[in-house]
Amino acid sequence: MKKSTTLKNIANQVDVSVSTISRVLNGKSKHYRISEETQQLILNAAKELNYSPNQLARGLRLKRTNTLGYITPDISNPFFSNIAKVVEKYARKLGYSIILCDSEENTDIEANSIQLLIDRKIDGLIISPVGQTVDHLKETYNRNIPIVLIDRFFPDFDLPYVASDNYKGALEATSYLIECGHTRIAYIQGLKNTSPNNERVKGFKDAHRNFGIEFDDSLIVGNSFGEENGYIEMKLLVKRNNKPSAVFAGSNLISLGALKALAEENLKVPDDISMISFDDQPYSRFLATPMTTVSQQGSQIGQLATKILIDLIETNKQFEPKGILLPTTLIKRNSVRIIEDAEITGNGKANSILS
Amino acid sequence: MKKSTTLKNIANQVDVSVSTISRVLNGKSKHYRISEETQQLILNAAKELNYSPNQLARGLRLKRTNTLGYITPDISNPFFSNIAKVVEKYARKLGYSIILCDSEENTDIEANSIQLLIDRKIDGLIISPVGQTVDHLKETYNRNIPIVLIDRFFPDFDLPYVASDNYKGALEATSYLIECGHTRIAYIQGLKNTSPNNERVKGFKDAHRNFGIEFDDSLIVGNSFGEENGYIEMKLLVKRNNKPSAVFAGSNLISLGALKALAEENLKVPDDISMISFDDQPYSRFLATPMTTVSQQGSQIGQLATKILIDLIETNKQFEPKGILLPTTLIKRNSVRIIEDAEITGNGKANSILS
DNA sequence: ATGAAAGCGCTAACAC
DNA sequence: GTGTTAGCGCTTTCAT
Repeated sequence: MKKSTTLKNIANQVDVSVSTISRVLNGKSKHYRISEETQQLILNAAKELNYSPNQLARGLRLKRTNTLGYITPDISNPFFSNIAKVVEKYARKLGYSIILCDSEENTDIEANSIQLLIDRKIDGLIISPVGQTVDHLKETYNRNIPIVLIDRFFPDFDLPYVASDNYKGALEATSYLIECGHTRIAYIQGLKNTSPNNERVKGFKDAHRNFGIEFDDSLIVGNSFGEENGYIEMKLLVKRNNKPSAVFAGSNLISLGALKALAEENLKVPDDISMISFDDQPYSRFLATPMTTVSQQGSQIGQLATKILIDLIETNKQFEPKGILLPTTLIKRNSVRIIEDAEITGNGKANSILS
Repeated sequence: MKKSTTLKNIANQVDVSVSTISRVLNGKSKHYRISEETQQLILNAAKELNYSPNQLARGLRLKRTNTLGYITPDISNPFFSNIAKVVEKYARKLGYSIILCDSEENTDIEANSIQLLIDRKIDGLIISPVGQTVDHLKETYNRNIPIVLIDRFFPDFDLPYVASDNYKGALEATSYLIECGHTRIAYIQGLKNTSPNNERVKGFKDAHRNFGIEFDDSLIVGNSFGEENGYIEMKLLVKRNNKPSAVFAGSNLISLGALKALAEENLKVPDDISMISFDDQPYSRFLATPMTTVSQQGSQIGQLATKILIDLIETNKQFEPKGILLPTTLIKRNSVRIIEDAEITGNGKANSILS
């Protein structure tokens, strides 16, 4: 078994001290006016011995690891795995590695992960928090570890975040549904008391209000961004007496579950029921009924967050408390039935595109 | 800013040496017969000061970091993000963290990532290698860092791996196509010279051979597991003079790209062309034409690989060279047209299920 | 039953 | 221009 080369090994070969070697290898040759000759000797020996520094020792000494934590509630959700991809890529380009933690939408796991990352001395944290409580996040804050939130944030705790403008997204989508003549619309929500969910519910309600449509609180159902939730709630919705004519699914996974329920009940979109879903996915346009969706800019969100975090780290500011909201896009396809006698008011102010 | 508590801090508060504290906190109290009293003192102080060990220092000393590397060619591909999820989860349960690296199907990035992970002193590596060359993987091997391959392996270099039985999967799927009366079948392959691709192409060819069907080498096209490849190749395929009646897509992303091409050309599945795809996805059954797919056991692959790796680490074996092949399942849906005058021979030996 | 000291591999302050 | 030394926070051998 080959052991790693250390500075000491090089020092033995070339006859200089480890400090000089460290200096040369860290590009400080001119600053210390190290002779061309020793420089070459050292560089050659390092290459020959295939030296590369032990990052544990370096981190311990420097208090800097070039490592970021990324905590996500569900890495298998394409919305988050897309973000993970750009976070990793962008971080890598700037010299950082990523420790990945999946919180499974569980605050306890999330809190443990944060502690674990602190113990591993990450330089910064990117997190899509479960989002229902914030206390455990303050631990990084207390320790001066910069943090940037993705997707979910806390209105009453000032941490930098990058997210979609979920309020507008939901407002626009719901308005579109209403313009198409729907007045009895259900919303299958994600995890309650998280910012995206709160914002979306708010947009959903405000759209009704704008159009002067009363709505039934019992039509806001569910409590998870997962597929199961979509399945269960759709099952229940279609069995109601006064069933909705349209359903707004709060995430891509929810709509998948909802589709499964509809298949079982032999109900067709949009003839039997209209649908619209948050999160556009590559497959959305190829579904049996191409799905009208609210598209989020996942890649931009991830890249921006990473950029902000690394800036924070490298400028030694803990943070500039600011939130960034990226616009969503309503992509109209065929999953919403236009109810004939609807008065299309054109009040939806939708920046929609077709695809 | 709150600084982390160290053993020294505790030592100052309780009046004992750091060694004793380390012993107590590592559960070695009985072995060193440390008095109940000091034990309690130490435990209380540790809790009070909210101590948790610096893993950099610990790792440096112990030569053990409880950290695994996971290198994947594309974390945004649901096949891999599903694997990442179970790898992370299972590793976490056993006390390990994951450093995530995305190689972007690029051997140079992969090689850099491996070096980076070695420098970070990972205890073991799980990797879905790009797979075309193996040399840079030997570096972990040389350093006695256990490694387990996922999805792709090297027939001529003995590293443990967990993968699907891609040969049988492709054989079964192609046989099914042939049984349905197709004789002119294209295969849009993934990255050439990778084990899954080699195996699938072999299965594809052998199916033809088994049925005594000659086939046209020019019908094996493409060279990437990505969406773009599926798009481009399908575009070209349908414009050929003697175009295939069925297309076998080598991955979920390839089939998505192929679907895009067909949409542009206004061609319908299966009326104009039949399709079958590797990788079942939750949306596969909800597509305009529910897609017949070869389903892989992603979660099992990930969990098995993680278990094997951690066993290797904890038993100090470098590895037991063995490969595990998990069966695939052909899920028949509606994307394959049954050509009327086909003689269904039933020779496919398919363990297929319906969904 | 506990402490002192060495050392993991690195960098930087302080020599000269 | 380069070496010596200290120290990051931890575990462990060797003392007592």
